[in-house]
Amino acid sequence: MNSYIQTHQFLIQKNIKPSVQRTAVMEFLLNNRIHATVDEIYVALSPDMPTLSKTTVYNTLDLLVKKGAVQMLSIDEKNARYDADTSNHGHFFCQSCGKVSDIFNLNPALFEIPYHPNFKIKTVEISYTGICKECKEN
Amino acid sequence: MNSYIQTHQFLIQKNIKPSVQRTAVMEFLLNNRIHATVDEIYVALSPDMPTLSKTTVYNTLDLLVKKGAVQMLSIDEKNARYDADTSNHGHFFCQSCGKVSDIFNLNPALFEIPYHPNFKIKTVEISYTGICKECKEN
DNA sequence: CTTTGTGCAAATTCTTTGCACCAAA
DNA sequence: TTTGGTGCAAAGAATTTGCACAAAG
Repeated sequence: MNSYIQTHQFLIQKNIKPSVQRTAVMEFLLNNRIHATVDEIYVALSPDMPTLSKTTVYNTLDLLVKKGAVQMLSIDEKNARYDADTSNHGHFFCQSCGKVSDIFNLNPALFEIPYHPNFKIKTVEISYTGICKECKEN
Repeated sequence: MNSYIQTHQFLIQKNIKPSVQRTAVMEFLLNNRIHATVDEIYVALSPDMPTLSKTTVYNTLDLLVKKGAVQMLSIDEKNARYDADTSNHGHFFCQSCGKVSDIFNLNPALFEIPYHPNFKIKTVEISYTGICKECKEN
């Protein structure tokens, strides 16, 4: 588990001015690897930060993405999702329940950035969709 | 270029009842490999089909995806995009201009469906983001 | 002071839903 | 005549914007 003070340090390393709100959002993402949506983050933090606004969550996440502290996933067309794990791994989206899961141990070659004369490629996203075990069984 | 009648045949092969609207949407996607959004399709077809509604475009695209005639891309968080090319290729999203481009000739291994005990994986999407040549130069 | 961050409310955009009408089998 | 398809208007949900106030340097 990452503490508030550890997260604070982490933001400074990433060149992000650590406000209370920013630290709380980042800490939540570090400690909850659930590919949270904006709303999930807002709902989770609200009880302890009653004045927190969703606008600030949006602003903060935009900043964290721009600074490379978190990764935005577009796998779920309905909501943007955010992942504090920026290492090479893929994601699975269950079409039935909508849950997003990590897929680790994929061939590292999948994450190599291909050369293309017309594009300066910065990020790679590997997304799988289908049905998860729980949904299959029901 | 695919004609109306060719597209009509194509839908029948795919087990889709070909209405005028469905054929028009499919024909547009076959002939315009621009990863069109719902709105782009609607705006393009409206002049020739004044009574066409966006609801029908949505319904049709859902059906085409379900029948495997087109692929939905989630690379662009803002809008769903649709691609009539269902062969193995990746996509590039320019963060600056928002255009989506094809990336062909990728290693076929990228599109192999990995085995995972908890997931019945059906589709793979390989997405790259960055800046395109045009945007870089400006 | 001056700049930057936060938060409320309103606006915008994309997508879905309910329902009536139309068309095809 | 029954089923499925279409289209309008309204509703819903996610995100963005404008602006005033607060906080930090």
